[in-house]
Amino acid sequence: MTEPRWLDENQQEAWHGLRAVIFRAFPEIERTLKAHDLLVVHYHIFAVLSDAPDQTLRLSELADTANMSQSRLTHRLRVLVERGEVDIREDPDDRRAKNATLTAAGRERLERVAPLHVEDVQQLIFDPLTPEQTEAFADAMSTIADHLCQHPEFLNPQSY
Amino acid sequence: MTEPRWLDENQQEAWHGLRAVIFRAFPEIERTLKAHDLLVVHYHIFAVLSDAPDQTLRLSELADTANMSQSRLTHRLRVLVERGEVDIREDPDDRRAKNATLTAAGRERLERVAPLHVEDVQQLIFDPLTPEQTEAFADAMSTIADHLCQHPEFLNPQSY
DNA sequence: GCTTGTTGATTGACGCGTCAACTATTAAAG
DNA sequence: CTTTAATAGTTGACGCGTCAATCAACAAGC
Repeated sequence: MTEPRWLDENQQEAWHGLRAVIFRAFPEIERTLKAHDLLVVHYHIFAVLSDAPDQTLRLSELADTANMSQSRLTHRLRVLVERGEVDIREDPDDRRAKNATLTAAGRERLERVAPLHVEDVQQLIFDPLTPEQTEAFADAMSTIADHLCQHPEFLNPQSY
Repeated sequence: MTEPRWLDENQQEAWHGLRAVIFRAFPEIERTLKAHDLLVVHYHIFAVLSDAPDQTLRLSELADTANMSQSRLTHRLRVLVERGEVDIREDPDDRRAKNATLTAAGRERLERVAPLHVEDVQQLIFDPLTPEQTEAFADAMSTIADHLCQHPEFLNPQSY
């Protein structure tokens, strides 16, 4: 067995910071949304649907775009459908598939919480950064994200 | 009410990428550890203790350093203590406090899984980045992390 | 030396996410 | 055609994390 690829100093610093963001900032963001009866997952569902043509997306694409597993999507979607904030219809072309649509009520809720949510993100993530740092940060993150999305099997480990 | 501070293009890119990392890379990292009967939380407990003088830390400091709430620490520590990988002793100076120590068995387990863990981190996070990107990434992340750690109440929302 | 408040840690209930198993539909192989 | 595999989505059990409530020990105010 070959020598492990230990993290160098920069990598350690980055990894350490990333863990702080994940374990400190993210839960804080969740709390704000929970106070308005939403999970982050719900918010992402809203946000993705709201950007989709006709506010509609096939469930599997929705799950992928919102970075969650299909079963997680099914579970979380239940509440939103019950509340009438998302509509689900079977696809006429492929009878295995279903399409989710953001309803007017869903859009209203999104617009109501979005300002609070972005304010959290600004305060917790971006406020301490200079514009140059933000740009470099965006560059690195999107590079990593692109790389991750080339391995969609991560989201549904069932398949590998 | 004033206009929300919407995310600009760079911020959106960064935030989008960050979500991908949190929802794709992190669960994948957890899977590797779970295959060895550890949660990421457990691993962090090990890692932090292993860097502490005498491999020992007061529980509240351990929780803070490892970015978790005290109750979460208590819950996760149970298994490690049962397995004899962490030792807990009452502090003689302050009888409210307790100290956690990494045992030989705990250190062994850490050394066994550490190579697998860092390989995951390298593949999922750092492999696609150039050294310059990594440096900028580290800079941004540590700035954010420093800022977050100035608000320790985030970890224990009980207190505010 | 009481009272009040704060700090350190634990507990149990509850809700969420993961995983494996499952049904149904479509596509590919032979 | 029939068989087999792959795709789309759902379900329920189980384990983890959050939160509020709790207890014990120390600190401060008077």
